[in-house]
Amino acid sequence: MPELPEVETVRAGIERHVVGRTVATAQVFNPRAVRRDPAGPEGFAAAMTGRTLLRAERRGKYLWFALNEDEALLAHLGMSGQLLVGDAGRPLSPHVRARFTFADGGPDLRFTDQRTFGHLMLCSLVTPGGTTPTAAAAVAGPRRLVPEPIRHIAPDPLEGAFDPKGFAARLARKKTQVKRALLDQSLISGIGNIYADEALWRARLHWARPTDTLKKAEVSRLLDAVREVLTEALSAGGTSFDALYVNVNGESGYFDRSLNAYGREGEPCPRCATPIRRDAFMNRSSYHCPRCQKLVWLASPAVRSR
DNA sequence: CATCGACCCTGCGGGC
DNA sequence: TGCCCGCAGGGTCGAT
Repeated sequence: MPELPEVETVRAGIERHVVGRTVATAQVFNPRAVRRDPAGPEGFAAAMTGRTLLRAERRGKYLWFALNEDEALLAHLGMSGQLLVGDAGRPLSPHVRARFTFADGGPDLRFTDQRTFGHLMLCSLVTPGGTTPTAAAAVAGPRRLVPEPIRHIAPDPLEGAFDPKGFAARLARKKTQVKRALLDQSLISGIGNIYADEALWRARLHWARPTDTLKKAEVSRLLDAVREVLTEALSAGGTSFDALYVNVNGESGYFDRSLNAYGREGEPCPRCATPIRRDAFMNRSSYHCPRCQKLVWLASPAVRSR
């Protein structure tokens, strides 16, 4: 299930194998793959023909390839999407939703997606909106352009534009549980169910902890944990549970061997040996250690007086 | 405006 | 054996 580390692995693969090449033909085999593109399958294919992919960029779980100064090919892998580069003559597997061949006659690029939650679209590049520029962002220099459909997606914790103080301030104003907040891509992007559980385990926080009760030290512990989990997964090549996720060349990741909580119901917590517990959460699962990640906190005077 | 649940989709595996 | 159902899950949209 591609989260930030997996998507970054794909981005790096595209940068290496596809950037600088010019599209000779574009084919769409399943219209759902371009459902968010107003031009439709035929319009999308026609508009992609002759385009050169200039850069491979990423924010959170989104990828995009600049085509010029104000247009890009945007990609989201959803749950099962893959971007595969390989010999143009190899047979089409059943889940190939779109395919690009290149003018140099070299390897082609295929978007495969069993569960069809992913999509591709051609869109414009705009200055990111939604948030007031902070002093920290101003120091970071001119803001880079982002695809218009993902203006609302927050910077991810591994990019320079991410503002930890702003994140903490917004978190404190929310009336929700900390895991919901971690999965809110307009607050912080790139985190999915797996790395949310892993980061919470590392920070020793319960998934249901109300965000407005988190102390400053807990928020910074959580952010440190998020960065560590994502960085370690990235260096391992991303997580993979089955053949659904493979990198740009079809190579599986292997970080699942180092997961501490996710998917380990009943197994001993690596810290204290208490069996990991699975809770139902948002029509899915949440895994935590009932001993290391207790749902208790000391109320601040302000909270107590309410 | 903020929050939350339904829904989209397919394949797999458990239970009967 | 075969069917049904639950589960996996990111993002969008509509309801509250």
